[in-house]
Amino acid sequence: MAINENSQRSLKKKNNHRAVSIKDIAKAAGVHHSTVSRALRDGPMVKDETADRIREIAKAAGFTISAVARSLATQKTHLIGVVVTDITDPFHHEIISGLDKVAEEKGYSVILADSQGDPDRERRVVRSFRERRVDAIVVMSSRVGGRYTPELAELKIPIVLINNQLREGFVHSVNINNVEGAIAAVRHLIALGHRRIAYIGNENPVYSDAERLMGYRRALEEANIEVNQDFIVHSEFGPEGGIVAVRKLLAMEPTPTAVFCYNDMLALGVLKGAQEVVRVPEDLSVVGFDDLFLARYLEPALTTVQQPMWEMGKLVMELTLKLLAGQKVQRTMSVDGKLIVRASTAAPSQE
Amino acid sequence: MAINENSQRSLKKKNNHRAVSIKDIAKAAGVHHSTVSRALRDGPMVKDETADRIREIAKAAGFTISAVARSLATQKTHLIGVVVTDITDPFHHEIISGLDKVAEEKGYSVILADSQGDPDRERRVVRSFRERRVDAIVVMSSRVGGRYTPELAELKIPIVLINNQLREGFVHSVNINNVEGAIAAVRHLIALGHRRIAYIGNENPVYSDAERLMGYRRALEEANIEVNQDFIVHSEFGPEGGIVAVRKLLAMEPTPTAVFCYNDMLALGVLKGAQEVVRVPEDLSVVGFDDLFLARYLEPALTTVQQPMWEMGKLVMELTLKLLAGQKVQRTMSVDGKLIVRASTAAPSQE
DNA sequence: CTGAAAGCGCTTACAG
DNA sequence: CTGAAAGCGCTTACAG
Repeated sequence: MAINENSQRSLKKKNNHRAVSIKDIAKAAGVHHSTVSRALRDGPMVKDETADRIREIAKAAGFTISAVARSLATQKTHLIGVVVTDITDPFHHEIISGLDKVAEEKGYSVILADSQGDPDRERRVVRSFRERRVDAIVVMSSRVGGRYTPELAELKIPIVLINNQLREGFVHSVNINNVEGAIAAVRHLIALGHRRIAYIGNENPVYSDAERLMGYRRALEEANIEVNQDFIVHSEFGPEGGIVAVRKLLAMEPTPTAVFCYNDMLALGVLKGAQEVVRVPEDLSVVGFDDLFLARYLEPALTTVQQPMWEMGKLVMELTLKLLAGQKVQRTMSVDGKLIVRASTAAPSQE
Repeated sequence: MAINENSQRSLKKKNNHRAVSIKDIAKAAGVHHSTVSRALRDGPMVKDETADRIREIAKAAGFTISAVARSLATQKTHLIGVVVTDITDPFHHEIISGLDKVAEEKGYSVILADSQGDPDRERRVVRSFRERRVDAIVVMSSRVGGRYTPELAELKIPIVLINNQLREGFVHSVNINNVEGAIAAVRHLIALGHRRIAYIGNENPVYSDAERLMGYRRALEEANIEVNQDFIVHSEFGPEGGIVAVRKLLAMEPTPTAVFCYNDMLALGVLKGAQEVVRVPEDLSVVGFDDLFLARYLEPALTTVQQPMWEMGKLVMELTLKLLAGQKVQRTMSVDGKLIVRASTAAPSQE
């Protein structure tokens, strides 16, 4: 006790702006600062007694070790850079949540940057991540082109992509199984009795769109339904695009009786646009992709292909940390979606 | 040219894991590393010629300055820690987007942590921010109690809160004007002819709920409508809570003809739950708060009080950077919401 | 088990 | 305009 109090007293406050350092603690404890360093990371052999004393003093002084100094010394920051094209897209949130949870548990922090789909900003983000010496980078974006590949390639730190169309050899990636998901969705519609089924895609040239479209085609083909090119429309990303697209489809003759959408955001607009003129699902069945949290609350509740987003986020971070630990992991993992049938799909009404 | 090539050549690669440093560049350029440091930050007087040469060499060598070393030397990290209670709550996204945009423009990075509403995790997050020596912390959460106030208080770095109920003296905050927003919402219902108006609140004991409830009361009082305590229900946060609450209300006798919800997430459930038994807005008008992006796409589109979230995010970051620049700013700022009338509200039907 | 030294990669007075 | 030195706050062989 007496010792402790003395120690605290001798810990004279430095000029405002200097946080208390390991050396201050060392002085107070009457040991070398390297000993303090050891004691604080419990690990390396330090006599229990000294270690305890040091820890007490440190605690009393409100000492928090400097991660920046440690990073400089160890050449590791325990920082994971995460690039998102648009943090406003609900698709990303659960993934980030999953990522962040695992990171936090393992003592890593996530540094987030929203590129807003702007290639210049993306460049700056990657540059900033480099300067900050992040240990690894996760890229989450279905929209971005391969444009900044070169910057990423130079980095020689682990890069992990989620549902990305960058599929070069140098990166690791986790992807949803788009083809199978789309097949499940369209088979469901066919099983309900639909023959005139449309696809509303993402006009951005992304693999995920091509793959979901491919699944759509396969499902139709296996049911011997001819693919009608007019029923394949691509529109601007987001709900507004869905509204525009469904209006176009409903103006056709004959009209489709069902539509499979690239994702839920599009389906959100489709539902809205369709219900201005017809009933869903009586006149038009609608299927989405993703299963955003809101899907179940829509009117009617949306049938969709669920992506296990939270799990994907966890998976990606686990994979990233394994890479950091030098473990070998497979370059590409794919996870399966799951069709969730709700109220937005039904048998076509007899005409 | 020749010089340049020679320089590059003399830049011998070090052992894999060491990035090229300012000293490597200095050696290649035949100058002291302090000169390189100056040249790279253009500012401090260096002969243009030398500066250019240094920059060329640095570029050719793929040099990126180490923010961690710089941080250690300058005692600034240009890192802003952002704590969110639940990154999955759509309310936060646009705010983060606004925050991030401003931060990025000013050379700051955002380090994000999701506390999941778990006080322990929140503690760890704050501790981690401390260790990383973030320059400032932004706390975004309407749910968290004052529990970690002490940790934050010790930090002696700027703390800025958004819509938070922590309203101690030591922090700065930006808040939506809850009372006025709620008054606008309820006045709108009254103007439509409603007299039996219910309030569905957030069961978590937060200021924002108390304030919106107060606005609700005031609006009723100014119209000489007696407040019916049965019409004030508090439920679990989120859409499910809204479903439960509206069922309860619709089982009353007489039933309310309109309901003002604490926020859009609750309203989302209310819309869903209500439409299982009555028509909206014919039998029940519904008003939300926030104007999440999805509000306009609901069926019927949701009347709600819009919070300028993106602007609030920007505002908060601007305020934070001002604090960092040592400028004086007011402790508290409040921004006004704006009633957006859509299809979920109408005059009560004659009974 | 502990100390002393060197090093991580920058910045910044201080001289010249 | 440039160099040399000291310092930021840690870690980690190397001795003892």
